[in-house]
Amino acid sequence: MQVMSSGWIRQFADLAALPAEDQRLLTERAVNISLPAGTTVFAPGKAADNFLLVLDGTIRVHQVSASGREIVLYRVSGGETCIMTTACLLADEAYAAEGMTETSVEAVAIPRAAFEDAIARSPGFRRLVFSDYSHRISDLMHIVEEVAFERMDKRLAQRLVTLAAAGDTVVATHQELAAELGTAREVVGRQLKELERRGWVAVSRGNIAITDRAALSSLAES
Amino acid sequence: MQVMSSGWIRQFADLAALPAEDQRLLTERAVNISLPAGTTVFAPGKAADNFLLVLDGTIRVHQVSASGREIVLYRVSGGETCIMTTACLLADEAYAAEGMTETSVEAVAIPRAAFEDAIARSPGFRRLVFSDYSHRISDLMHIVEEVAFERMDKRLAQRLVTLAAAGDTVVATHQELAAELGTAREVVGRQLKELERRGWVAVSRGNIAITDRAALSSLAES
DNA sequence: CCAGCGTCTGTGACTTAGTCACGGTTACTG
DNA sequence: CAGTAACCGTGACTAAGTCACAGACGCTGG
Repeated sequence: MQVMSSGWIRQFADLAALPAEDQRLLTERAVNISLPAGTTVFAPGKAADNFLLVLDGTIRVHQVSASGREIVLYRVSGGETCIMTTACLLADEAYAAEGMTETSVEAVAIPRAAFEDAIARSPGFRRLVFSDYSHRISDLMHIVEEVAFERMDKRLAQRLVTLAAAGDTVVATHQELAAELGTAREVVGRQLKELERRGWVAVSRGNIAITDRAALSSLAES
Repeated sequence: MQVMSSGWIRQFADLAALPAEDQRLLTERAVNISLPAGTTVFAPGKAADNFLLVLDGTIRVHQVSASGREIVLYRVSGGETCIMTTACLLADEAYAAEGMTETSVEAVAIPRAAFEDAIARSPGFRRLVFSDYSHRISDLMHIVEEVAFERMDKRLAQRLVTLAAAGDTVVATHQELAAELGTAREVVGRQLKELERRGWVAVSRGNIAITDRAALSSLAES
């Protein structure tokens, strides 16, 4: 876990534009971290003491209800900061959400003191942190809107379309899709059956193949 | 609308503790604002260009769906900052939420430039802004959790208990309560009828009287 | 006083979503 | 290749949201 101060900072447009000395401020005290997939990055009750910048891979942030249901709030991917840890650092607030690596993750950890220095000194760094905050708030408001007002079939279609960004199949169990949307497995199963009946997807174990992306998309945007 | 630099800063513990010159930084360029009840403070598409500190009164931040349903996200009250405007300033992001004064509101507006100076110079000011951000994120996550996972009767009981913080009656129409919770008027009506049947509330036009606060609270915390 | 009007509330029938308790199927592993 | 754990399907039920009404209440102008 050696610091490779030269490379990572380039992934952050705001940071790469900083004066060299501000960059040093960060890189000198940063530590590279590698996490395997499935690692819990933070969880209710665990206070963080490092600021995290994700270089590669994604962290899924989700909430778990008392009854065991789950809902994904957002994902942190390459080039983004993890506001949950930020918030812990800045406001000493503990959150009810849980963060887990979805893939293996390369990240940079910046200790609290260095983080506060950087915030104080570097306008570019502040911009980075604030804009991530704002982006997450925007994400959360979007989720509230969806959960409160949108129909399940539409929401499922949305997720299928975005999760199949690359090819045209989504590798996920019904349970996992239910956790994305904050609903129950049976509901996802029934919705998928209906989508299949219409010929828009083909469902097999752990796998949904999109067979009519246009139709799905139009449902997603209705 | 004259600046009364001496008074308002005391309402913010973090700011009152600042060095005098940092305080001056803010007070010199701040402008006092009075808004009557029912004023739209921000709305989708309107970019703010002032940082807002609420001195007195409350601003209700809510979302409106395409079908006209509403849900209250949080309230900004005396001593708090309005992160929606903050976010607009810091990240140039436009939000889908709407802010409206619920009572008449006294606030302080700080122009963008002064705001950025204060962020750069004053650790206490940064703490104020960040902790408000974190608090809102916490609020939003709480709402996601409630909307996604909690039962309507429990959520209604919660709202009634908190809205009747002062006395033991809530002055609100069914429609207004529905907007609090992001549901439909009829649903609120039926839930209230059930609560009334159990003898926990007494419903009259535009008014709900709590007759068994203990029972309501225990439902709210179930 | 009361007619008229706008707001607020109640209701029944229906659709959609979530819950519960199963049982069946599939893939992997010892 | 039997056993097992994960995955999926199903029916019956409850909870919530939608729709189209119909009353009821409270206020204002004549």
